[in-house]
Amino acid sequence: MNRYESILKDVGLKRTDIRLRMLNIFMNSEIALSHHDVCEQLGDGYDKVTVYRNIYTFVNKGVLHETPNDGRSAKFACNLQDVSKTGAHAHFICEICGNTFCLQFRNSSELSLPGNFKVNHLSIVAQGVCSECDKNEKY
Amino acid sequence: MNRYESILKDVGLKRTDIRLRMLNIFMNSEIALSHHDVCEQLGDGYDKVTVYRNIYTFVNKGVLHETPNDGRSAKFACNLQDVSKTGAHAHFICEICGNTFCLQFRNSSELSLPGNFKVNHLSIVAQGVCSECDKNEKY
DNA sequence: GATTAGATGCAACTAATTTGCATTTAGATT
DNA sequence: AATCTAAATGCAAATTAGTTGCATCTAATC
Ligand SMILES: [Mn+2]
Ligand SMILES: [Mn+2]
Ligand SMILES: [Zn+2]
Ligand SMILES: [Zn+2]
Repeated sequence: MNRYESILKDVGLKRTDIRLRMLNIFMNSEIALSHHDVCEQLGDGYDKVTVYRNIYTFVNKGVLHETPNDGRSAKFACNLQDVSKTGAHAHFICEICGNTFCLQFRNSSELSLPGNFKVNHLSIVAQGVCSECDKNEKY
Repeated sequence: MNRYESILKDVGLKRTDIRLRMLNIFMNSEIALSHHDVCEQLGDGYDKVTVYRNIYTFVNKGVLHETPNDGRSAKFACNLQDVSKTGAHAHFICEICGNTFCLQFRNSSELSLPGNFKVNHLSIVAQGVCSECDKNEKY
């Protein structure tokens, strides 16, 4: 039983080809992926509705999380070992390529907000230029 | 010349009925509004495409800003006097009603991130329960 | 009042996501 | 190993969000 098979077993989901492939895609991506991105990487022969359903199944099971996003479509990324499981990590969105990165940076959850807001979860989103885009920028 | 008329004049946009109404709607809303929300408040007789175009016109002119959002559609809110103009303010998203609130809370822009990220802009998004939803919660 | 850049309205389009339902299959049970 | 069934998949169709093109209209300037 490989890494992906045991994730599926752990969260109580059936072992299917598309799920193994989706896990492989997400676990090897440095950036958060949209539904469209995943379909592209899967190639032909997989149903887009099944991909949607599995993304949300994974989110519900705590395998993936939805990231803050630029643009119009939702993006998702793996929940990594320690940091992401809690959800309490920062994100970086590149203003040039639009890629979203999960950062190994814990949000300090101490923040007193004005008003009667009960804060459960704090997220920090940084925007700027990723290293790849910084390299390619023209002067 | 009223408040809304002078905003339009200031940013160099023509005074039209739908724009005045849109400004009125945004300026009197405590929460960020989606295109759909705005259309609903406008009622019949206004074209949805014109609403889209005016939202983005206002964003470009610095009258509105797009907020981080839950869910699938973009949300927008007024740029308030001091704080929001810089963009450097925090947001609160209610996990129950889904409403997004702009907070009068400046983000500290001091944050050193791991990796080679050039940070231009930092945003803090808090999630939790808004006061309205807190009131109505069943125990 | 005439001019015109900018604004609006309508129709048609694309993209993103959801729903319903019939069929298939993984994994448990016998 | 054959049987069973809840869960998963695939296809089609619907819905929702946002965009584009173009003809018409009008606010602001002269
Ligand atoms: Mn993340
Ligand atoms: Mn805001
Ligand atoms: Zn980039
Ligand atoms: Zn709420």
